[in-house]
Amino acid sequence: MEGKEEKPRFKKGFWKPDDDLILKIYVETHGEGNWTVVSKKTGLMRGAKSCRLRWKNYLRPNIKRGMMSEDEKDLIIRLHKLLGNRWSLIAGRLPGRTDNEVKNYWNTHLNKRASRDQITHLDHINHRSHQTHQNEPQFSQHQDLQTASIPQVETDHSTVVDDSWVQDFNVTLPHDHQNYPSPFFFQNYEAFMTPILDNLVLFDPFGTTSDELIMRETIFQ
DNA sequence: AATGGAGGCAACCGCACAGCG
DNA sequence: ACGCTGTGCGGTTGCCTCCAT
Repeated sequence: MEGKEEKPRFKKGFWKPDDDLILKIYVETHGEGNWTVVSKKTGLMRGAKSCRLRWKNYLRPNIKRGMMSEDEKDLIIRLHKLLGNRWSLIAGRLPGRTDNEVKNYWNTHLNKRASRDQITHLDHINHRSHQTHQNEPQFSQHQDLQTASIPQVETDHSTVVDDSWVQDFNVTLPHDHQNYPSPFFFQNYEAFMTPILDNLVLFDPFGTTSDELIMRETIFQ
């Protein structure tokens, strides 16, 4: 094509130590952001996204690498129960860990472990719910929040939500909460749940009971 | 020693969204 | 209102290593 500027061909694949050094020095000198400029000025022949990712996941200061501690593993499992595949949120609660690292770790290590536990626990839940909630839609902790089928707002408010996921997080619901309309009867489910989840994420892993208050106030007011 | 499969992980891809002109 | 650019995010790919045969 005449007069059309040819797009630069970027390198792909693994980063070499030299490339890392160049990027590191550049970002430390000029600061983060504007990755298109970084890509051009460094002469690395890497795309802006590639530079950003490399910095964010590998070169940034305070990146913690290596084995996950038992505490971290436990936290990831608990947060994943709450948040689903929201890796950036989960990683945000793990100092020094990146979303990519958490995601990889989940997919390779914890996913299997969690699904193994899930099978055992689901048997228990299925048994119980069969006895008590026949023909009712279920929202268990074992469904990802993202993929769980959320009941739409309809005139029928008689649906009872399986609150077992809440019980697992030491959150006490009001004794008569079964009489309340389901907390999940919201069109904008995400917007409604996010602040609640955030509070749970903040407090629950550290064993406080603040979440109890928050849940009550937020949902049942 | 050769090889093939599985697991782990870094990096890429595609999409969504926000900010700006 | 619209298009462009930059950034963030989750899903996926593909390379490398290890281990069993």
